[in-house]
Formats: sequence, C-alpha cells, structure tokens
Amino acid sequence: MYVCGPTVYSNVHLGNVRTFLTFDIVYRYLQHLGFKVRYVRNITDVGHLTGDTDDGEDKIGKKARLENLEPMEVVQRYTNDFHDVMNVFNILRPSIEPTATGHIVEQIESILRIMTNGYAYEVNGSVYFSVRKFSEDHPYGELSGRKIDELMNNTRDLDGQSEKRDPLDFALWKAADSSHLMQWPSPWGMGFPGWHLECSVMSTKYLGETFDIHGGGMDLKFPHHECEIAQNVGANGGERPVRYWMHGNMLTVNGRKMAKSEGNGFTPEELITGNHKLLDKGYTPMTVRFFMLMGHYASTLDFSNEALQAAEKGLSKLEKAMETLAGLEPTSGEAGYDVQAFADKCHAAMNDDFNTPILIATLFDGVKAVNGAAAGRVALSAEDIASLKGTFAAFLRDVLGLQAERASGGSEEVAGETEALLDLIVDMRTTAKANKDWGTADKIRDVLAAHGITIQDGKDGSSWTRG
RNA sequence: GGUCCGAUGGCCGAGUGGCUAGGCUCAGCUCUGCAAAAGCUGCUACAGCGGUUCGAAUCCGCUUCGGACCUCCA
Repeated sequence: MYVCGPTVYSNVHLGNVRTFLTFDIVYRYLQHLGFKVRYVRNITDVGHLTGDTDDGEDKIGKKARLENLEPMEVVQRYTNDFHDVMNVFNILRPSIEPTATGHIVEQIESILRIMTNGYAYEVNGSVYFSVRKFSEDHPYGELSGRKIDELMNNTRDLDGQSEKRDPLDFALWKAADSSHLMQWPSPWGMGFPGWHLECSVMSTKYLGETFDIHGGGMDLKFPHHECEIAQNVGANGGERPVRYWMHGNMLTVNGRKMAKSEGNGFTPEELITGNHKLLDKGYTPMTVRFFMLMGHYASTLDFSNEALQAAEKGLSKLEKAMETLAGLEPTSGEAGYDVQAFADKCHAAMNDDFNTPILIATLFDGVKAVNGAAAGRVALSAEDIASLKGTFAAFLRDVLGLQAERASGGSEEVAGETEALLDLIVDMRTTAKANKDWGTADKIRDVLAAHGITIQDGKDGSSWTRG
C-alpha cells in the first residue's frame, strides 16, 4: 500500500490527520486479517511548487528563504512535527517512509525512460510530460473521470507565458537558476524534480510496477494521482499500475473544506488545549480519533463542538464498558448474548469498505451486553466473557487504534500512592454514608469532582474513576 | 464556465428497493439519601415536486440549496 504523505513545509492540521488516520485503519485492519502489509508513505521534501506557473517557487525553498534556514532544517522541523502528531493520535508508522530528495537518481532515470518512450520533451533545461502525446496511446483522466478535450477547453490561465507546449503538460524536471536553494545536477542541467514524479518513482521502487492499494486525500485525485498513473505507464508500460485507489474525504468546518488557505484549520495542539476561537474546550487525541471514525472515510465529515462532545461521551461509555468487562464474573442463566454473532458483525462492518461507523454501532451493542451482564440481566459464561474481551481488544484497540487514555503526569509509584489515597477517601465516605452523614459524603464527592475524580455509588459499594 | 458529489430526526452520522443503524442532546420513568452510572420510553427523520414499482430515504427526471475538483492542497 502506498499513501501520499505530507509536504513538510508547515505544521499539519486536523484535515491532514484525517487522511492518515483513514489509512491507518486500512493498515491496521489488513494486518488484523493476517495480511503482511508493506505500507509506504512518503515525505515530500522537494519539488512541491506554490503554483503551476513557471515562476512557481518550491514550497520548502520558499519557507527556507523566508525564515533564513537551510531547506533541510525546514524539512527536519516539520517532519518531526508530523511524526509527533502521528504519535499523539496513535497512528502507526509505515513500513517505509521514503523522501523525494533521497530518490533524485531514480527520478532522473524515470524521466529518461519516459523521454525514450516519447512522452516527454525538454525546454530550456526543464522536462515536461506531454499529456496530449500520452493520451494518443493510453487513457488519461480515467481515474478522475475527466476528458482531455474538456480539460483543454477549461484551462484557467491562458496567458501564453508558459514554455510548456500544452497547458495540460506537467513538469517532470524543473531547471533551477543559481538563486534556488535546492538543486541537483541532471542530464538537462541543474534543477529539481517535479512534484508528481516522486510518488510514481517511490511506489514503483518499493512496491513494484503494479501494486494493490494507493491512497491519499480526495483533493489529490486530480491532477496528482492522474499524473502518477501517466508517469508510471509512460515509464514502465502497462495500463493500470494501481489495483485499488482509495481517497479519503475532506474534514470540513461549517461545511467548508479545512485548508490552510481558508484559515479555518486547527492544529492538533489547538484542539487538545482548546485554545482556538471556534473551540469551547480541549479534547483528548483519542476523542478526536473516535470522532473522525464515527464518519465513513469516503464522506465529508463536519467538525463541530457538539460532534466532538458527543464523541467524548460515546468514547467514555466504551471505555467504561471495557473496565466493566475486565472485572466481569461468569454467570449462568437464560438470557445470554451471542458473542460469536457480535464478533462476526464487527468483521462484516470492516469488510464492507472499512465501515467504521457501523463497527462502532456494533461495539455499542456489545456494550449493552456487558452492562447488562454487570447488572445481572444478561448471563455470560467464562467463554463468552473471554470472547467479548478478545473482540473488544481486537476492534477497539487494535483495529480502531483507540488506546486507553492515560492519567496525565506522575510516575507509576506516585499513581499507586494516589490510588491508595483515593481508595481510603472513598472508604471514609462510605462510612459517612453509613452514618447518614450526607454533608460529609457530598463534600467529599464534590471536592473530588472538582479534581476530575468521579465517584459512583453502586449497590456493591462506591468506586472512583478519573475524567 | 466545465466535471463530479452531496442534501437523513434537536445535533453528528450510517444505510441503496420491503426488516430498530448507532452516538449525543432534551423530557419522563426505574434504581438511588441526593447525584452519577446503568436501563426503559418518547422527541412521529429521510430537501421539494413528479415518475417507475405491489412497495422508494434508496431507482429515474426536474427544481432549490450546499460542497469538491478544474491552480497548491490530505
């Protein structure tokens, strides 16, 4: 599986996170099913232009110039940021994370093959892919459902400044003047590779000329992925280098795509701290992850405080059920629960195009059974409980990647002491309750609540939980 | 302007011809010293109009509104 990774010239925002989360789920589920997955996700560290015009500047080069940094300092900074964010959201690392600058040689070789096949031409030290020529021999626009003639008629900028023969052509190699911070020698002089090329070259190198899954954001479908196909076919022949294309849909804010240019993006940090004008409060990374998984990856997902709060409550319900399940004792009786059907439904949900909303709905069905068992309404055998534990662990933890939130701060010893103290306090409150000293009992509960500790009175005594 | 997609209850969001999605919210009830948690019940959802069909949220047409892409975007 190949997924288009980030261009590391600025901090990632939540919209970016959604896409990588989508493919994290694919990766996790395929592994759960027992597939050996080679997951390649690139880092774009050169070649991504700020525009498609000939004076378009390299995004990383521009950032480096503006901040007076080495381009590789920019790359390192935002690559680190990207990795940090992926870790925060519990998104697994890919098997291979190649960079564009690490594959300049392969890119030049690929360009030479495309030129040999007659689909590219050189102008003033730059090399362009000829879409018109390519389309005479192969389909172009198949993936995004576009037709060459329509594209020709609807090209926006028609000013004749371009050295391209055709507005649809795209750069494989761009000549660089001495002011460019990033440039490499090539058969056509000093320059740097075009953006689309790196993905073609790296996917082919690590996954072969034909591979199973190619993912990326919906906004990359055209032209990026269309160009990738053309380059692969133009260099290696064949017709369809990718068996399955998967596109994650956009995260929207007030119905509009979250994008840097719209100024409506949240950084993960702003979301967690709640430090943003559109946010009522902060949310934990797992709440955000759960929120995103409540929608199907192919649908747009609208961001809102209400939706985040719903996710927070829902996830909490699941987590509580996990705790309940851990301490559940086997019972015998009539009203049982079909744990096998439950597991089967979980698989069926994911088998249907990674339908995480259905999976979550199914998990809530399991929650009902767990709570029912805890209340003595549902009878579960030891085998049933073991099965439920296995299914929840597999789907909630492994597939959905929702890990238990850890109490913040403190070493394990301190945490242990805190727990002992809390147990003592709750015990004292139970004594107060037994003496009908409601004032003391309520005061203890209120003060602990102010510190994020919730006390619950059950029929078998009181217990406390964080958060 | 072109291409494509979408419109589901108070909110989010699944579902593609007949069967309760689910979560959250709100109200009532059970339990409880009071809460919380858990449970039960309800808030009579499928943008509008027409068509196909025994039957349409689901298929077809039109209308209205929204979005994405066509330029860099996850």
